[in-house]
Amino acid sequence: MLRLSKKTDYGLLALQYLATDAPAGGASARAIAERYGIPAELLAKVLQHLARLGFVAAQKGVHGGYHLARPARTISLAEIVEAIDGPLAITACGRHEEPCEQFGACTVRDPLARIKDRITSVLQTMTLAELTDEEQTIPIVVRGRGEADARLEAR
Amino acid sequence: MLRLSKKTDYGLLALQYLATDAPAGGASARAIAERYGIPAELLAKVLQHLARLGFVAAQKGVHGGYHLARPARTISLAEIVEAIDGPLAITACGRHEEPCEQFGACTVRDPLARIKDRITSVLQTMTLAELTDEEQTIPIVVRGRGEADARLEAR
DNA sequence: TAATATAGGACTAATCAGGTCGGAGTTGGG
DNA sequence: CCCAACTCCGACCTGATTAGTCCTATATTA
Repeated sequence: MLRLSKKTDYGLLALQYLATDAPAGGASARAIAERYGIPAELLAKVLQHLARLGFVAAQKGVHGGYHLARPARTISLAEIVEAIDGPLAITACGRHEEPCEQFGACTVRDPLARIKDRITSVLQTMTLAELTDEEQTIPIVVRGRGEADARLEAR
Repeated sequence: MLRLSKKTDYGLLALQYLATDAPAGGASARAIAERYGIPAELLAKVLQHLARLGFVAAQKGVHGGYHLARPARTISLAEIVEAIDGPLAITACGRHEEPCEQFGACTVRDPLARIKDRITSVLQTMTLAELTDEEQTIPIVVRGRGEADARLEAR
């Protein structure tokens, strides 16, 4: 269904919280989890993973917790999604490796790759900082051919 | 991982084939499956589903098979994906139903909904007919703010 | 030293995609 | 007219992926 995993959802929530609402010293995984009503131990894992990859910095001990290790406006959603869910791909057959077995006859590979690129660029263009902004005035302009356009404009 | 299911892959292949390469009278599920080296019975199921939804028409019997029931240029990829994979949603919490339980505190819902809309519009803009076209000159123009843009342009 | 925090592995449970099986309808040859 | 081949049809099963839990180790502070 073209869905992000829940881990990614949780990761986005936590990062967005750390980027805006969190107290200066950061926040513990447990505190964030309680704030949003999500499983603490699962969020902890996600944050550990994000810490290993350099998105957040961890502080052990009694008043420890996590805080952002990079400015929110330098972190794209694509990075976050890839960090948690792995490299984002629309189709099962990854671009180069796994030559898709008998799919030498595959006639939709290239068009789908283009679709993937466009979706990727949507995610690359939005940063963690923008995730909170109310005023989202970014229009999407896509020029296509065929009758589907008319349907799109009619909405 | 933001992935389409294999069913959708198979469905796209089959529809694209029916739209362009198939003989006039249509083609059987088995024939298409052999053409692309995919499980015949699985593709059959996908085609059955597409038949119920009016994308293709089925003809039983000895020289039966499927043929497109609508012009290829009136079928958007979004329609196909939704038909097979279900309503496309980025997050687990569907827009209106399932108020996300304790996610009244969810601060990323609206931004993610916008992301979803953009991805949806990418899929809505491309039709089955365009899936085959070689000359794909559709540029994507997205204006954003913040430093992520610079990174994007640098590619 | 006791309490609290992250680190990280192993384990279980649930969900879903992928694949399979038998049945029902349609056509065409004998 | 009837049988056999071919096709669609719909329910079932299974295995992989995901979500979530548990336990232990390590570090830090009061």
